Amino acid sequence: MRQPLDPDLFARCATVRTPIQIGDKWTSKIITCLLDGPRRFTELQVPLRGITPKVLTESLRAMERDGLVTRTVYDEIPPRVEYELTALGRTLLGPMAACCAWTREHLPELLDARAAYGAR
Amino acid sequence: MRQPLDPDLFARCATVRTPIQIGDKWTSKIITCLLDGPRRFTELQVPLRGITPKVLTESLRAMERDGLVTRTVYDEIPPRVEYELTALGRTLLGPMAACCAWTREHLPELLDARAAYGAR
DNA sequence: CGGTATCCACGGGGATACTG
DNA sequence: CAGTATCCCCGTGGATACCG
Repeated sequence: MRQPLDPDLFARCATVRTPIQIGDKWTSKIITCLLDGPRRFTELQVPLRGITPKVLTESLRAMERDGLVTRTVYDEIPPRVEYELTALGRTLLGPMAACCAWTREHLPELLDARAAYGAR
Repeated sequence: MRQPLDPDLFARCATVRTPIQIGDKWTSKIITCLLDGPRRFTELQVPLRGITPKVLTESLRAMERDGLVTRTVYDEIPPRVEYELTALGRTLLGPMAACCAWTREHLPELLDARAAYGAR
């Protein structure tokens, strides 16, 4: 819950476009980051290697708008903002798991098909 | 198997961007069209209301490249080409069903969240 | 710390017209 | 019939810089 996010959390994720996509480019990774409890903006930036603040803000705002996360501002100095998964956000975990299972099981076939297609 | 595709096959599909996406904009619909057997190019265009030939070609080529469909050319006049789901293509039916189930179950909450967000 | 403000490159997707 | 060929628009996402 309170341990920092692994900077290499997504190091072993497939770089190729998987056929199943949850939300925008970053949505599923953000959800993964929030699994163990609320996280701060800069905390999220760590495993999301190189994401720019603008893009992270856009993704988080879209998720907030759709009711997937809540955004809580604590009136302190320095400022503190925490993002947390909602119940609705958690309902995406099932589809996400199904997506990962599909990828584990069938990505090799897809890559084989691509290689075969490219070899003509 | 051999009956024509319903022109209104997707009439009742949600127009809003659902959070879960299979392939590109048309992939899941094309897969649905191919469920009962091979279909021809112009046959696919009917339920895919208004899709331009260029875009349909792009989607089908991408699916062929990824091993989701086969493209069979019959050397006749007039030309005949048939697209058919592969075994790999059929493996996406599970995730697609999960996606539809999620939408049926949770889309109202998402729309409520959007409405509430918009009302501030 | 948690963002905005600009600017920009790229790719998906659509409109229209033409062809083997 | 089953596409190509062009042209174009727009949204996503990245780079960079600045701010309360």
